Amino acid sequence: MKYTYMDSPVGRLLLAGDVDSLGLIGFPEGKMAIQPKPDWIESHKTFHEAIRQLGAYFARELREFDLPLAPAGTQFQHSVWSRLREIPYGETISYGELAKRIGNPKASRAVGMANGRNPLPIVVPCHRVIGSSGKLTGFGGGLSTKQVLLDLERNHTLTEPRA
Amino acid sequence: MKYTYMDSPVGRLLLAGDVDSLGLIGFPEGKMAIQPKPDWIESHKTFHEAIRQLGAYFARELREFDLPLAPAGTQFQHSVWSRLREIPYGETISYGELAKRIGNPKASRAVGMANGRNPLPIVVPCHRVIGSSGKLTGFGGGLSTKQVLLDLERNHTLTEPRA
DNA sequence: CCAACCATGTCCGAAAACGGCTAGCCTTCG
DNA sequence: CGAAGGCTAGCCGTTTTCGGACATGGTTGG
Repeated sequence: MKYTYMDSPVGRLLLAGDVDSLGLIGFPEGKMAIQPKPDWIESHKTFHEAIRQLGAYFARELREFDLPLAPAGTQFQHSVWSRLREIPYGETISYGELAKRIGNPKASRAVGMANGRNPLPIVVPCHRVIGSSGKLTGFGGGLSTKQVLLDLERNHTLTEPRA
Repeated sequence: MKYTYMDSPVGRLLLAGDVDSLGLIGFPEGKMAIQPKPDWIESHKTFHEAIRQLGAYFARELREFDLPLAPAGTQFQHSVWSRLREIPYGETISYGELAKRIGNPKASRAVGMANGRNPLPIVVPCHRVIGSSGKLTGFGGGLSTKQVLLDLERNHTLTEPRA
């Protein structure tokens, strides 16, 4: 398991993964801080491409990530995360709607939980899911971060609606 | 066989032994009450030094006993009691861990039994052994007594950590 | 010699608690 | 009226907790 750090508008990010696929993006600061395990080894260049794309995303020059991902989770979680990636840039849906899309309409709450366990925030856009009432309800890196990401994408859409 | 009594924070104690070595410490009150046999003879001054050290222990002025001991038991029991005395003041280990230390990893339960037969509680610190889950499981003088002893030692450690 | 004690520890399955929810119902306030 | 906010009762996968069933080894009593 290799890891490195990168800076971003939403604070320092921890990237980690095996071989050539990304397995974890974490917020090392704040309440739900995630730290690298002692046996992980630092390797900046392994994540060169990931860092490039994340940088471009924050610079509003990239709307869809194209990276090898390897998140670890249960079958249910994988189905959720998989559908997550199909939510278009700048759009938001509710937990209930996402539950419908995975063919389990009543599992909105379980979807929320799976969302919370998303190991790859930002790249797997769990921030695009909000409460059915339109309220932001939770985010690993803090609600403010979630808001920043949504604003980022919303403004982008307004600024260059046809890209 | 000579004997005498002394008072302590955990109730009256019965001390008994041969010649000049301590062979038994008992709690004459409570559930598992131990009484002197009819043919024993009372002798206070025989246990002068033992009483002094026990008093110092309860006063938190002594952490390790230095007394001639003569507990009676099987070979296995002796090996257990011997290891017991190597547990540092203020520390606790599990029955399983103690079993490992005597080179018989799977004999945790037998260790518990040997522990229960310890003729010299307090001086041979059987109270420093607890369940692997961290729960206090048993003590001849009552669980509350075991708790008092552990608190005594724990507080001592906190108060004068470098003695 | 055998069987029955225990101041244990580990494992496994069942049950309950826990969330990044939500639709329905009621109250309140404009 | 109508809309917004509060409260409640279901709903679902995951995690944690709890309880009971073994395995285990020395001692004791027949």
